Amino acid sequence: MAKAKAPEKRVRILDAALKVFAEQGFYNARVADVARAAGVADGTIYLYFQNKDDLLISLFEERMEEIIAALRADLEATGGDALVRLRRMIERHLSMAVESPLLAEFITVELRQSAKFVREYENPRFQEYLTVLRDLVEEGQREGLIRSGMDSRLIVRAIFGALDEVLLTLTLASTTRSIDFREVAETLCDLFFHGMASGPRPGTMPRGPVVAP
Amino acid sequence: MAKAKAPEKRVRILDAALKVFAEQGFYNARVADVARAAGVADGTIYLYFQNKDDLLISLFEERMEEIIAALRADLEATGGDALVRLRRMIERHLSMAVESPLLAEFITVELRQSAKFVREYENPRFQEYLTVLRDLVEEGQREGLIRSGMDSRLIVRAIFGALDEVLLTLTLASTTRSIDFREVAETLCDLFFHGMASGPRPGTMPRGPVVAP
DNA sequence: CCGGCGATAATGAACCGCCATTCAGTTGTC
DNA sequence: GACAACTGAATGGCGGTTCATTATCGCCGG
Repeated sequence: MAKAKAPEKRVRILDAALKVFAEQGFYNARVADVARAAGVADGTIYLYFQNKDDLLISLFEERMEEIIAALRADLEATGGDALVRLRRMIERHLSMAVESPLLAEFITVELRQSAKFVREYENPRFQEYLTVLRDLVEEGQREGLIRSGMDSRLIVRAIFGALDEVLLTLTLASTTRSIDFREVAETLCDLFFHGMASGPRPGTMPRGPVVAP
Repeated sequence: MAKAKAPEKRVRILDAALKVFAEQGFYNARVADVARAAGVADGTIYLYFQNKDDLLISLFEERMEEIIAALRADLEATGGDALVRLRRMIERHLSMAVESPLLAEFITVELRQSAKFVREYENPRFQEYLTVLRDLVEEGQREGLIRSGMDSRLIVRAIFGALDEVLLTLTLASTTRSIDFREVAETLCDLFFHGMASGPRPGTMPRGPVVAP
């Protein structure tokens, strides 16, 4: 329980943790490494966080909160129909590779581990991120822009997975060459919206024998 | 380098490692846990593997080799055009959630970590898996079934990411309810091939000012 | 203003449990 | 009896965490 009023050091520690965890991975990183990077004594970290796990989770929570808040505000400001905002969201996601590579690396690499092994931690922020995406898809379905037959939760997982993997690739590659995430976003939108098949979609009419509504 | 001629125990150890790593994660698993699960003394593991990392990598390599070999054989036997075989590959990938949940969990969760932090390990098997996918996509492009404008490497990453994420979801969920991966595969194929947008694709004709051929 | 006092924040050396790895000894085999 | 396979208790060191000590700060009486 970090009830202290001093905010300064807490922030330094979180920033340092992001850097260290992104570079070395959570399990390979020593608490002492984070302390050194933050310019703080080892023990100080335990004034603000219960233990190493708590540091990881706090970092996750806070960064995700920021990301989600900024995303929501941006989508609000963007306006337009669901597809326009979906495209915007995709661009934002991929832009992390350029805007904040450390954060991108941290999230793409540590997300699964933490979700799975720091049990008793439901990872509500990640769920929330998915929900933003899902709301967009379902809004698109209501507006008739997106086919209604497709399970929105599945679609959302697929889109997120694709984005996450591509972001990881971009991040790892960006140390080498500079990349144009906008072009990448463009291609992915094209894929998600219209598919990769040549020619028109066969049988656009409602599927035959589904269970009667 | 495990030069021993006894195969029996090596296999038992690898099976045990898969189980333990899948359940606890590599970093949380103790070598002693693997030994116990294999019905073997701690030290025996070091007769077959250099160290814990080597055990992880060997497990990865061998399982991926099996997966890829089986996949290649299946695709060969399946025949049909690129899209048919691509669909087949997608089904196979997702079927892991049901056929071998431990393997699915191990791969979806440990892949990124190992790829990134067991450096000096290029992860050639993973690359190979992606290559199978890529060959299918490019064949489809050559046959005119898949739009040629799209960067095959990007498409492949996106598809793999989507599959991986969905497989993870299925795997975690399958402990709770039984799932129908075929239906899921169907939806994903539909998404990849035709997109989620309602109505026809705008401007199906070749893009305007490309560089003259 | 000063200086001293309690409280709070910060330090970092030492502690201690954990676990990967080893190796002297045991078992089994031909 | 020699050789190889195997064992599992012992080891070593690594690193998360603690806590006695020190520094810093806010405050107030003189």
